[in-house]
Amino acid sequence: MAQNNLTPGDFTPRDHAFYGLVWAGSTLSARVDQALARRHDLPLSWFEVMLWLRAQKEPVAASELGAVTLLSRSQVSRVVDSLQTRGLVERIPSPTDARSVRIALTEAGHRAFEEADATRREVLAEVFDDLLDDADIAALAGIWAKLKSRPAARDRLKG
Amino acid sequence: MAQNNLTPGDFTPRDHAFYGLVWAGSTLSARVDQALARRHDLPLSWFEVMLWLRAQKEPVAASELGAVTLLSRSQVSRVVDSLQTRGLVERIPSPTDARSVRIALTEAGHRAFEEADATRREVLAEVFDDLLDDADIAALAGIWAKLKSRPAARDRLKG
DNA sequence: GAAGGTTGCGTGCACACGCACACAAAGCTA
DNA sequence: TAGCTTTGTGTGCGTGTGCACGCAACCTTC
Repeated sequence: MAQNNLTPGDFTPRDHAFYGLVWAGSTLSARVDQALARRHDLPLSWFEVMLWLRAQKEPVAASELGAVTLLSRSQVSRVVDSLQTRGLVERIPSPTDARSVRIALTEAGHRAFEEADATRREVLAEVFDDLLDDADIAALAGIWAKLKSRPAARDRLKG
Repeated sequence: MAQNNLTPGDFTPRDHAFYGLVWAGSTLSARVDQALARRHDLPLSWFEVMLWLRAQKEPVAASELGAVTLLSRSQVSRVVDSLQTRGLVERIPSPTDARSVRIALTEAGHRAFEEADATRREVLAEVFDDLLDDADIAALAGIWAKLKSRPAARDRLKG
């Protein structure tokens, strides 16, 4: 088994920030994903789509989901397929653009999301409680706001 | 195109911290991965293995790479295959345990890593410069250290 | 209205990943 | 030694993802 130190010794503070961000994000999402899959048979990618749909009063265009989530456009298309098969979302043709498809949660989708979201909060509590204080959480929120504001950090290739 | 606000309105600070970590980690790794792939034809997973190998003076057991990186054991096996095919690493049988395989960078591997690492630092500079200050970076390093310290946050399923 | 370019959505293909399993070698017990 | 368990490593298989492409609808210009 390895040494205690998880990082090479010649890391700069910026290197630590980068690797810590990637490592923490990956580990957290893996934990939530596994809990959602085990308890609700619901991948995190599905959950993320439902999260955005829930926050919107109006049906959301598929292109908007691709722009606003971590998912690529093709992945949005497939995730919506799966959610629709389970009756959790519905596709609504746009009244003004015959190409555009708007997506909305069904009643069953709202219920499934609430159950899954409780699991997500539970997992987060396990990891965060007694570990990160309010100052840490505030710092993370501030850093995220800064990164979001820079287009170079937001643009990703979508397919 | 979406609204300015990238998050639902009913997010708690903890939700922001979680989503920000996942989002920032995913976006950062995607940017670095794309730059490495485009300029050096080197996936980020390969780079991560080389990063750990470079920091060690002695050859590293494959199991240690699986424990210390974000990669699963099976993925380590395959990545080492690929790196070996390109002559960037070599497998060295352990003198004390005939099951164990120790892995080390070749001379070409050291050179390839240095070139790729320059690209990584360059991408990081694009994203971080004039955006995150020293306090932010220090905060991230501290938060990462806390998360690492908790086994529940570290354990991942490996295959 | 016709032609050319753009946008929105979906899909075939290749690839990477995790899981379960197989196998060999080591350790442990009698 | 024999037999069982544990550990280190590698691989077949199924699944999910991104990329490149296709198609249809929209928009602009003439």
